[in-house]
Amino acid sequence: MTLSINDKHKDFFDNVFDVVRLIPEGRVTSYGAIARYLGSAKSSRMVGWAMNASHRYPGIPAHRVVNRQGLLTGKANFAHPTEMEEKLKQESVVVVADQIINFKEIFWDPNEELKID
DNA sequence: GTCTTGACGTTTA
DNA sequence: CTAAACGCCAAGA
Repeated sequence: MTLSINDKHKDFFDNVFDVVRLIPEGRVTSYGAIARYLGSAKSSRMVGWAMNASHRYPGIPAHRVVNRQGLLTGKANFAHPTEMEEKLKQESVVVVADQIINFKEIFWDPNEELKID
């Protein structure tokens, strides 16, 4: 097998990608929320690392994932530093100085929206 | 093999 | 209020 990125990880990373893909337009979530939903509440760092790898995959709105403060901490990791902010603005997300103003309003928590009942 | 760094978050001082 | 340490785990040097 000459696979490079697709066979190394496929548990945590793949789960992260799956959740991120489910984030509705105009909504955002946090690394910690995703980590918690996956059962690893303290592995929020890995979510961020997974997002870094997510650039190799299509259809993953990494711009909808921010930190707990609603701050666009990962904008520098995008192809263009302004890409994250611009994409959010296109979805009616109010961003000022890399900070989502209405973060609390548009926050999408997988633990609430995707809860298993 | 070890050590450092990191798209984070919580706790403690 | 701010600052620092810890936990967690993967990747790069």
